[in-house]
Amino acid sequence: MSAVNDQQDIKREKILEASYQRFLHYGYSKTTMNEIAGDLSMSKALLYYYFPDKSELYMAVMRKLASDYLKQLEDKFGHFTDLREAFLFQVNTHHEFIVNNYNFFDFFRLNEQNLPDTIWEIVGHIREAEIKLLAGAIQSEVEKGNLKPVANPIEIVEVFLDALHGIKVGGSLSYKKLNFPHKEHLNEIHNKRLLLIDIFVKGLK
Amino acid sequence: MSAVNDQQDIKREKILEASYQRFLHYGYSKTTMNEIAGDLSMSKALLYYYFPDKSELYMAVMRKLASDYLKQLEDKFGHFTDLREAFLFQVNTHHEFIVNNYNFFDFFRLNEQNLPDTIWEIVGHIREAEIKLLAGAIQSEVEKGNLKPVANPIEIVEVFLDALHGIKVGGSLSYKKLNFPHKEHLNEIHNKRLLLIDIFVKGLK
DNA sequence: AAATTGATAGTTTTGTTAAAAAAGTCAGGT
DNA sequence: ACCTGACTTTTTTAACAAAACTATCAATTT
Repeated sequence: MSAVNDQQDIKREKILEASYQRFLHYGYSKTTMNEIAGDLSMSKALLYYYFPDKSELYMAVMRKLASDYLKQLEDKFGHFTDLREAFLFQVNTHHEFIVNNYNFFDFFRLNEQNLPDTIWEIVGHIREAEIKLLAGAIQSEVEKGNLKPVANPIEIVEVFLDALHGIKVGGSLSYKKLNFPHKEHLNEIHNKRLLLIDIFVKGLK
Repeated sequence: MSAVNDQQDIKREKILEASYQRFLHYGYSKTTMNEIAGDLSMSKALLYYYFPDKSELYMAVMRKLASDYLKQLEDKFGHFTDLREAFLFQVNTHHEFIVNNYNFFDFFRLNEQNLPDTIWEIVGHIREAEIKLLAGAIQSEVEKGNLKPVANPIEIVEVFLDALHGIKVGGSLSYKKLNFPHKEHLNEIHNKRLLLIDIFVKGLK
């Protein structure tokens, strides 16, 4: 029985992998279930045997990505020598995550508003995990005596994450609003975020 | 000749005022030129005598709002006792500005993406003025010796404004993305921004 | 029984067209 | 120079059919 489930799990993994590639290269709406099935030389109906619908398939891929991303963070947290290092690692890891999977998030850019709630559950889950880790890092620094005691670490981390999220490519001319930044701007944004970290950390010390 | 132009200017003002009321109550797309003309008991054609088109009319109102807003800021800047006070005034004034004219910006929410470039010119102009004022405040504090010298005040102010802009209503559950925040959330956002100011200012000291 | 598929049903997107509404123009009047 | 009614052009809306795609299921294979 466990062997059977192993087989099933392997096939599910294969489907997730193929779907990921399609979504990454063509985005959500320009990927059809037929194409995914074709890539795997299986019938479309079989996809529906493993996953309830297209949206759930996308979410499953996304959950996997999110889980990998969070694992990266969790593995390193708890081993930092100061807060700046922790913030830096968070921002760098996040940057890498976005750069590597940029096209996968086409879905976000297209729908922009009114995305399915499941998406927001995942986003919310990532955010909560990040908050927990970063708040923990602050707490840890406080206990080590490197930081003066803080009333509400979580509140601070929330502001920190929002602030990071708000960093856009500037220059007033090209200051068009766009929830999801263009790929060419990611590096400039990243650099600005590093500056924000410096100011922020110094303000907390 | 100047009397004639005075008359013209008065009429232009009346048109701007009537348009402002319409845009504020019904938003851009649900306001028609006929209605504005009706409010003023004039023919639609006359509106086109004073303004080239609807979009330019909207921009003219917006420029007026922007100018009033900036005047508010400029009048007070230069008279602050510390940086925190300056930042606070900027954020409070901005908050008030958004709350008072909330519905006027329907235009932004509806079109979201691909707004006419003229809009971005105005937004960019406001932003540049804000940057100038805030960077000046930083410079002034440096000269007073209250702040240690800073490499690039403008860069810092840009990060500050972006960070403020990024503050959204949190709670992970209701963490849906929305460029333009809902009216009910404005106060919560404002409070978070006050916290950001505290951290930021302390980090610069 | 679990895994798989071809055929098919149901839904969303896309394209077409016509009518309605609104933007924008202009010749002519004060 | 200021103003308008009548007119033209453009944009929005609604309705509808065709196409593309999602999703289902009875039947078949392993």
